[in-house]
Amino acid sequence: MINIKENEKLSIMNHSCAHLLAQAIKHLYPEAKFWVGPVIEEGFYYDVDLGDKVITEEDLPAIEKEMKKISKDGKRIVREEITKKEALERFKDDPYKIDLISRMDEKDTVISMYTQGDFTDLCRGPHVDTVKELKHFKLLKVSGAYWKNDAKNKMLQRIYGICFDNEEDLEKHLQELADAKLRDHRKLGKELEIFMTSDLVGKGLPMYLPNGYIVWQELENYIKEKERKQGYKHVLTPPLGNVELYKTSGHWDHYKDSMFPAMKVEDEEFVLRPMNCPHHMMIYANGIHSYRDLPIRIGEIARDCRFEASGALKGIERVRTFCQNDAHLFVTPEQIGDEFKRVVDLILDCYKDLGITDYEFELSLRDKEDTEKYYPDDEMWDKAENVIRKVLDDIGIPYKEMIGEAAFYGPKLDVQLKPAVGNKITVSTCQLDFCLPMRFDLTYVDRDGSKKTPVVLHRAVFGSIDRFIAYYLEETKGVLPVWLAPIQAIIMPVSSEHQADYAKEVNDLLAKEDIRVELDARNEKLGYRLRESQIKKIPITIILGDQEKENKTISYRLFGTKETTTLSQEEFLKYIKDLIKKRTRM
RNA sequence: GCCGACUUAGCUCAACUGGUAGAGCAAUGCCCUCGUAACGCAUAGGUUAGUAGUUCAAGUCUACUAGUCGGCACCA
Repeated sequence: MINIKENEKLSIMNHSCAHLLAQAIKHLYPEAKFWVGPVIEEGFYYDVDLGDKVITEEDLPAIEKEMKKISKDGKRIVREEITKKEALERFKDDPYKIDLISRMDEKDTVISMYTQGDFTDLCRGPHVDTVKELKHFKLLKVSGAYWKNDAKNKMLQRIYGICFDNEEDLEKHLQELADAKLRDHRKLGKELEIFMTSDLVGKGLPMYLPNGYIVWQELENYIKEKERKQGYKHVLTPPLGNVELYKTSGHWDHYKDSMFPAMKVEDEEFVLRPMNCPHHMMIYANGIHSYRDLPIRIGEIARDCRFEASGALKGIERVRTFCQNDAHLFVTPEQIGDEFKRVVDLILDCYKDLGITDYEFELSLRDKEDTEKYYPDDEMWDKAENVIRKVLDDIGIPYKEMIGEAAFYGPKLDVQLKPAVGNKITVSTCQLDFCLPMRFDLTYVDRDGSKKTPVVLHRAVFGSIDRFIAYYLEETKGVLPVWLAPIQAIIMPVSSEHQADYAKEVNDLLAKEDIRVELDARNEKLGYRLRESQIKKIPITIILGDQEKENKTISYRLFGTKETTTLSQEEFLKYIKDLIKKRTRM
């Protein structure tokens, strides 16, 4: 999907279109006051204050119509430069513009304004020459947005739109938006019976149906095997813990508002655990460790509960209970670089297995100004941030540095996966932590017999299994590779009377090999049953008629194709096992 | 949590400005025994998310509650 921000021409055009939108709003709602109207990856928006007047999606066509009208008039867009003092005078009745102007640096003696017909807006520019150039646009949605992105401020109304330089590109983009809806994991999850929710159970608490749990178990088995091969040991710990545990770890101070309220039982207070680090710290603390034992790698598919804001919940991507593919790696300071690299290697190895090719790395750093959020130890932070930088540079993968995105205890590397259509999802992560081991007094005995504090790496390849399933459903449009498919193959005798016995024979053959196979010998036309197998996105459909019965062969077609291939039973078994083993994407 | 919209049968959706819920698919039964995306016929299925209210009359109007969706804020 196009990124408007990265295209200079479209970026200017969209920015001008935001002004056009503001002008149209001013015509239709003269009392409107304007905040800012920037370009974003998906087009542009403008934040407006309309007092008590509420704009809904139904009002958008009328605004668009007014925009078209202004565009037809074809006024030039004229730049004007004035001093800060003049600007303050000129916009004195507009509190929002005054706010913007007064925050501008005194050294910026020149402030620019753009005027098109009866509308003037404060703006750095640049813009297109005339509003006539703005023809191929669409207003997409409205929503509330806090003034200055701060939830403590009042809410303005935000109107989103997008603009192209020709009608075909606009149509194409709108089609892509429609396609994105079709591959939404919430829609696919319902259609393919992956998961459900129930109002009575509670929102954000998904329940995996038999199909979904098959996907879940396959992913769990897969990642645990990968981890075992990298020397991880898996543990099982309780999904709740004493409040004191989180006070010790420091999580309580930072996140108590998003923990499910503590419950008091026999003088002890418990919370449902929002993360597994403290439990794993205690597992490390269970014994004495020598420098020879490190790295120690403790992994768990661990259930966590977080009291996410209701508005943040989304399918199985953002929920109130989920299972992290979590692990904590305890290393000596010298081992940090190597171990960090092994984690990145594991992540990339898994992506290769799963055919994931579109992703970007983000290095999340602390904001040095924010002394409240981050653990106060500049030396530690610098050291940690540099270690990660070095690993990334050594591996040679490009990454973006994100200031102020680190966890309170340390910097982290996040991997953003980009589905072919739709929003980016953060899945894999690797975080460096010098802080928790100290808070829990964790030690190892070094070569010289002295006690040292280990460093911890927190990491997750799938993030949460839940979120990964959401991502992979969208990525594959619900056509899961054979190894993950709830039903791997479906068998259809052409006639339920004539080949039922042979269909049963093939069914038993595959079932004996632990292939998830189903027999559809219903009294329906082949076309009817075939249509159903396509709707269910079953990767392999086996069709058995008199010819196959006669020759003891298997004819199959793959999802989305029309060709039929005929193999002997042995050949077919080898073929399907190979697909499963290689995790081939359909 | 905030702003806004939405919620009708298992699913997808209808029902003009208020007049007492309807279709396709799925399900069930019969028929058909069929070679690559829907054979035909019949049956059953709904206190229109919930609660209160306005009205002679509420799916439709109002209020509240719950959930969903689009954003904002949040995301260890």
